[in-house]
Amino acid sequence: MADVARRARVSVTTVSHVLNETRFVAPDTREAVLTAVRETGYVPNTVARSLVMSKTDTIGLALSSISNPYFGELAHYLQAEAERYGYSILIGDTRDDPEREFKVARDLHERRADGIILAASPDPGRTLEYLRMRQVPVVLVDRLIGSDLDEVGTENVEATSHLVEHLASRGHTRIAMVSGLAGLATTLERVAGYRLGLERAELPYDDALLRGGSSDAEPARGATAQLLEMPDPPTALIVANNKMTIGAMRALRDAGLSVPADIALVAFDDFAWADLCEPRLTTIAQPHQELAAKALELITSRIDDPDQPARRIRLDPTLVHRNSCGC
Amino acid sequence: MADVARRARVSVTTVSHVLNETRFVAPDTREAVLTAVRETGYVPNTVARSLVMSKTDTIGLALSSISNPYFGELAHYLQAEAERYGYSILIGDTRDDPEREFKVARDLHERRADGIILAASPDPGRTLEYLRMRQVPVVLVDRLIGSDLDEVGTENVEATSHLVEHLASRGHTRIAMVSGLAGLATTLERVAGYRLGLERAELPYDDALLRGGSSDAEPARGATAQLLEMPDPPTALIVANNKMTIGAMRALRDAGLSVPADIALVAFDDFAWADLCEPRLTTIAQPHQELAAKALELITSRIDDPDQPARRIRLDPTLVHRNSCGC
DNA sequence: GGACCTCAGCCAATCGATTTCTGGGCCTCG
DNA sequence: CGAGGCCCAGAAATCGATTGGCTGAGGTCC
Repeated sequence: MADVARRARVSVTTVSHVLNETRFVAPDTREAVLTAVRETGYVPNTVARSLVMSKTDTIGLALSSISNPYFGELAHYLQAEAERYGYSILIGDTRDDPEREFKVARDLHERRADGIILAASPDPGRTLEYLRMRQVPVVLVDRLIGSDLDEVGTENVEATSHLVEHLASRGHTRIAMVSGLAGLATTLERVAGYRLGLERAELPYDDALLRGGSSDAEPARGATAQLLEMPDPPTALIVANNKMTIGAMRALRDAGLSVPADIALVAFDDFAWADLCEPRLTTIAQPHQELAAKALELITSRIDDPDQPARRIRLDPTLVHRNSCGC
Repeated sequence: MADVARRARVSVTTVSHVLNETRFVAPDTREAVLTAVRETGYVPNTVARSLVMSKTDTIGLALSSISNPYFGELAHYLQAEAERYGYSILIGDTRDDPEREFKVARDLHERRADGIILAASPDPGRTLEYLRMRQVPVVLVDRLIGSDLDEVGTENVEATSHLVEHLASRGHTRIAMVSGLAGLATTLERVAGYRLGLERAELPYDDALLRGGSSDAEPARGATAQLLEMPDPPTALIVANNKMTIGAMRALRDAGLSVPADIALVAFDDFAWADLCEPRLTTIAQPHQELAAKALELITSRIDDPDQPARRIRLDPTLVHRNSCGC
């Protein structure tokens, strides 16, 4: 910038004012500055700018791995929305591990992200404590813990309950579920919804029909296999996320079962290939784009006004009816 | 930091030296500083640090949308590898649009990313020119243009050629291809490989059997549908990326064709659901993790020594043999 | 002709670190 | 006893911007 100023025979002050249009500058001077900028190929240094403005126009994302299509999609929309507000995105991968989550959050804060969008791990206490102490603007996504923070996520309890009721109304009485990583807010809610649905359908809750799949394919495959080995196996299966669906389907295939003839299958998280599987999968689609839009609305407004009351937003997922549920 | 210094009754100099272990500090003083740090909950300001060190420990990613599983996976591994080197990741979405690509690159540079990993758009000239002028360390991934820049990507020509030869050896004479976005380096290479394979198998090249699918599902669906409507339709189909595979499969389904009985299908990009489709898809799997590892090796070494000669790395993809090819 | 404005642009402080230079206190040694 | 060395730590310059306050030139008004 000093270089530009010298070249245009003005002070850095003037250059700054021209570039930011923050004060009137005489047309001639202005032109001289602009020319000098062009000639030198000057690129503003955002780092210096951030230092004095004490804002980086950056939002940190602390999500579980973006190789998971759900989070990948979410990250994509978050990035797109952030861009609309003039923010860039710094990503961090928590791997759903509280320890890593803490490190990611700290790093994001050290880099002075203006705000952090966090999909909380199963045990986010320390991270949240850290962020709260430093008054970092935070919005929780996907996994909502009902704290005093802004939160936006999918409605899980009723959605899962409806699913169970629906299956029950189709005559199923042995409805199993492969649930996600223990402790995760979404896991708790979906399990709660599962039990609520059974209750409403006046079906007994059988502990053996609820198995943990750790939110990943292989564990889910094992869990599903065990369900199928029961003396009185389920006739319907709910899988609580996309990765576990892979495992579940493999287990079903290994057991030589056909869906939905032998067993009905419904899965959380819709994805592009869901209607190309055999059979076409009935899924619960989460509203990625809306979630992202709301998350950015919340974080930007929180950044602008840190003291406003917290907002909690729940968006309804959509049941995408295909063949695997047997309807 | 001034706060910490005051509290520990030392100068900021000393605090800095304690925190960075950059000079010996008497144990007592050291302890005092550390205590003060703990008491104040001090968090170093990386922005200020970056300003004086003129490095941000940040690497910019300019990729096509990470909602594409291929790039999502790649981004994931890039992030993981970056972390090993102590870098964080700033993401930008080019949407394969030269204009957006340029803006993303400029933004990344204005934020002073220490290096940029770029998956070039169909027409990356301006962007590359801009980055070259400013001497920004750059590594090209996936789409290699054979410039004087470091590059790492998958070997496409031979891989595609082998595929064609393989299909030919199984008796196919009408082998079609749905190719990606025009101009993309990967598209050009895969098409070249397609033609090379035909030549080697001594099959005639038929213009009508090569259709563009614009790297996306819907266009690919249309392209596939048109291929199927030919008087003398293909008996084998190669699809040049994951998203287009979705479209192609839909078109096949719409046409009531069964794979591989009526038509053999092979697709670029492996993904978790590929073996859950009906039939299980034969794919060409790209080595995400190795690509990412190499990309980071290149970019870090380029950052450390900007003047070294450029390196170009091609990694071989793996043919994942399942049922859709009819073997 | 002098008081007073307005206009356009410069000076210098500031953000929060890193790092070079400097210097005080205490030992040691000739 | 004085010079030279060590040990520690502080003062101040620096990175590249933003911005409040100031100033000099020129114009207006009475």
